[in-house]
Amino acid sequence: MTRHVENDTTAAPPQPAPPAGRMCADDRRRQIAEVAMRLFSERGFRGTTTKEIAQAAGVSEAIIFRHFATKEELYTAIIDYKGCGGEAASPVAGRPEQPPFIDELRGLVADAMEAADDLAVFRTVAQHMLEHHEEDTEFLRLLMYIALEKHSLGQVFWDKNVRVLYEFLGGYVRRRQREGAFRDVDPYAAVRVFLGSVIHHSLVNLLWDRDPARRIFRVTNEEAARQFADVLLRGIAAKDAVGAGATKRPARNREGGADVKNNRDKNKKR
Amino acid sequence: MTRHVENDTTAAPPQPAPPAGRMCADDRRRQIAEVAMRLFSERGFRGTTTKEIAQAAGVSEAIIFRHFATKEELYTAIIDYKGCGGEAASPVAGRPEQPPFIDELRGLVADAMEAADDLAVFRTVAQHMLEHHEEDTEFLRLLMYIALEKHSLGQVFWDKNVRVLYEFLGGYVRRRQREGAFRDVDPYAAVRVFLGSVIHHSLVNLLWDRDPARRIFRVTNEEAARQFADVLLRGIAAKDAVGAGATKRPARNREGGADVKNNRDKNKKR
DNA sequence: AACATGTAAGTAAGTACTTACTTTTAGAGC
DNA sequence: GCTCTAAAAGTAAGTACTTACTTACATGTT
Repeated sequence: MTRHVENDTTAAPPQPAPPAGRMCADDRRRQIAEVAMRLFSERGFRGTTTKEIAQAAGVSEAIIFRHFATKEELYTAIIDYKGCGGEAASPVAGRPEQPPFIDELRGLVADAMEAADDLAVFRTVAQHMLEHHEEDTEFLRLLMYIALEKHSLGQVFWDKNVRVLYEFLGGYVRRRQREGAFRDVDPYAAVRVFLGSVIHHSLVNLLWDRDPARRIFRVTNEEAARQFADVLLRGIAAKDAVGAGATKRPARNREGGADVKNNRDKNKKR
Repeated sequence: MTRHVENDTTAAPPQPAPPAGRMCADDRRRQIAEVAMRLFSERGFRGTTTKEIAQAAGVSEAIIFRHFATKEELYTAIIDYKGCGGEAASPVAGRPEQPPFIDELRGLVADAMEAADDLAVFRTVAQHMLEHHEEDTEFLRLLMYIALEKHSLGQVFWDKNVRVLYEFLGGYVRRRQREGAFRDVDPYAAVRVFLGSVIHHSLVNLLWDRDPARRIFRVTNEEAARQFADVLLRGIAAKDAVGAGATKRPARNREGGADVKNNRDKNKKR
């Protein structure tokens, strides 16, 4: 297997074709998928031509069709790889699919949940999501195209990721209601308010209020996460539990806080 | 009129062409714009062909280009007409542009704002927005395409509609903070939580959780509006003002309530 | 007759995808 | 080391079809 130094292919749309040498099939397949992902996320499925993809990848059009039978298959492989995995249709060969985002989250907030540190739970989730969106803006854009174009894997993504996140957080809210910490609101209403804030925030910053200098609500991810969690928790807190923090262990919120920190560091690495 | 059997190409979506007779230019222009809007919102700018538009409008392709110089001009005219108005470029001839959504809202909540009936203010805004989104799903979809495709009028829409809505609600929050009714949070954080809930709710129902039977958070617009407003208001209420309703006039919420009612009736008509 | 509304049949430049062919490279046998 | 070779990686130049947009001409109403 000839492992090849990947030439830096991240620039303006049509790109002057880098001096790509020969690659082994797996590398080339992955490179095409990455380049295509960038273009698809920028201009949508229909707006991206196979010729453009070939140019951007520095190869001829024919080799795209050597690696992917159709443009649609290339598209689907990318989506599939990025967490809509339908198990079948191995995406970027060999690669065992990304670690599911939801599992990362579960791990991050497990301690805080056990400790019933509500603020840490929601802050951590919010911040982790915001950072994930910022790290992978391409995929966020792609997701919107997928939804608009009604690609069949859109439904899979929803069910495998967002729906389970709703159930995960909704379950926590329900538990805390049983424990008397939260008042009696529809748990999914609470989750919608929370995820609505977070996702809307990312989407606005990505799609509408793009210029950071002109932004109407200009905050760091950390600050935004704190505010969203704070408003939500006060909004659903039981009357007797006034503070926004945990009712049971107001001082010991180190676990949740540490998780947020870890997450921050992890952010730097990419 | 020689009706011709069009060779079967595109199949289902483009519609079997209605028996449109002769029209005066203005009517035709408007009809084309409406049909095109439907198709653009469904498949995006690049995904919609002028041939499809012509078929769906029941005319030949050439007359589209008699009324609109280019496909892009047709697209822009539609967007412009739907509230991104840049004054110039008369959209659908003669027609004086839709009444700005934000002004409708201002009128609807004016009384409730004066009465400082917070719940009525936010409930009315939420419900009116949710209903507007439901009535005009085509435009919501189109907006997402506009944002993704980075159409220049997207910025105009943001500034003329969403931005002013943020400022409008943010201003109200600030005022209520001064009055001691709301605690000291960033007003735009509060608005983001609120509009995030509302817009995310519409977007989810439109794009992701489309099947009403499977929906994860299944409520009427009225109920959703109530819940979002409720969580937000408790979330930002000052400590001493415990209840979610107005601090000053807890009983007299008739004004805001009446507005919500009127709005509801309007919903039924579609 | 005049003029606006309409059309059938183009055109040139794409579009996804193929074909027929050349180059590179791993690795066996010497 | 060296050649030889089979398979894989690559390409140039197509194919059949679609695209936005045009042209030359027809029809209906005043």
